[in-house]
Amino acid sequence: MSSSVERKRIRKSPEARRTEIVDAATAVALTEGLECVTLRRIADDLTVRPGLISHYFPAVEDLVAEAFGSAAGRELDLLLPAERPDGTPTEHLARFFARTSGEDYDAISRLWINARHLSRYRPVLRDRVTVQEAAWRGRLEGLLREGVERGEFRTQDPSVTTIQILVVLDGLGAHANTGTGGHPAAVARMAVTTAEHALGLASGALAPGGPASNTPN
Amino acid sequence: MSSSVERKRIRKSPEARRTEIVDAATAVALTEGLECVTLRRIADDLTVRPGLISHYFPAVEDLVAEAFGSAAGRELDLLLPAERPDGTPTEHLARFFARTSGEDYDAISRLWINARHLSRYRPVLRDRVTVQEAAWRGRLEGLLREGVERGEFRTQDPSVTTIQILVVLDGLGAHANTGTGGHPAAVARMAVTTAEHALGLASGALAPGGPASNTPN
DNA sequence: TTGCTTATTGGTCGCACACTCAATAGCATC
DNA sequence: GATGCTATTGAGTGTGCGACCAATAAGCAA
Repeated sequence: MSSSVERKRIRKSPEARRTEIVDAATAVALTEGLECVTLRRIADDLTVRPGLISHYFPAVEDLVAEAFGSAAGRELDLLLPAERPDGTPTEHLARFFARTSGEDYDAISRLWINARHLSRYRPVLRDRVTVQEAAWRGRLEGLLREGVERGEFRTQDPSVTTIQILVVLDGLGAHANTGTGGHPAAVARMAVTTAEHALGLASGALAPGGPASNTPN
Repeated sequence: MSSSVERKRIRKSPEARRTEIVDAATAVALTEGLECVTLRRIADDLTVRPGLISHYFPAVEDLVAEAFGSAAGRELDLLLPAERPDGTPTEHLARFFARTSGEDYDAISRLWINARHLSRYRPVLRDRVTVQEAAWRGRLEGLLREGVERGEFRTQDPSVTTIQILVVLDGLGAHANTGTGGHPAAVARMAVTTAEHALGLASGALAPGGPASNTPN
């Protein structure tokens, strides 16, 4: 029973090791926050020496940015898949709101707050945040435009409507770290209400249960 | 010309020194962020030894929370004075939006993002944030209720409307650290629009220039 | 003027961080 | 099985942080 203080080295291909590092960093970023993405923390997670992390990311800031980009990008793919083989724009948008209203989404809200704040001090991260904001905006705007084309949505300016929806979502997410309980229903449904109103939809058209559960106000 | 490495001690009353420290911390929090409120930083600003700050705030976290509370409280007094000797609720609300839309307000948006994020790790700060959120909500709700009483505003639930307005404001402020340029007008005016809609006011009633500058959409 | 209270100092400790670099040892290739 | 490339280690540097505490002196009161 050699109490292994000395571990056998495991030598991996740069690509494999790199993605391994980024994945670990992404997990830490999501669960504990971007400031916990440190050389030692990630190295410990991978049972590896800190120097190795430095080898792949000479500046930690780059790894932090990568972790954020990875997490945000992955979530966006869940929320609004690039390919939408089945389902109408209305259905996709309803699913989008269902997910952004779920409790699991709190972790993502926290991540965005985290990233937006840290952007103040870390230029590389700031750039990544800007990129992701554009990606989220673009993906949602694409969905809205398709809905307009198909005659499901009605809005003068899809790009403005997109931002309006995202602003409300950001506002609702702002309290992810401090919010004691939930908001009143009328507040929790703000994003959906805003979208329905801006897209000329009937009240309840984007609600979780579908148009059936039309609870006015 | 004694290059004073050794400074003469200046002994102040605990109250005076304490407020001096809090004021310095508040200034740092507003300009550089809450994580820059450190023993050494504040001590340097006051040309005093770090130990002295520790003497008044044995745990730095308390000073950080105090700095946030001080900054947020002061801003709230500017936005929505507790005493409103003159002016109608409509006028006060219009002024509120004028200020929250101004560029100076970016520093406050940054502070809120900062505090909400840091709340994740610092319980004392989290409590302070909760207190301030309640204060802001309370003050705005008071104004809305008065407007309703006077027949200027019309809303079923002033407390819900209050939160809705604040959510939009938070959403707009979320990008204070990353926002490249300004939003399109329809987005920038979202808070005002939301309020006008929720309070049964004519479009433009709360706009910066007053009801005259009624620019539809 | 003397004495006393206590605000203030100076120094120190331990910790966590990013970053650097020569030495080491997997492992693919021959 | 030997060889060479390079992924990985180990050890160390310097910085900034919060916290702690005995010694000092400012300024008030007697």
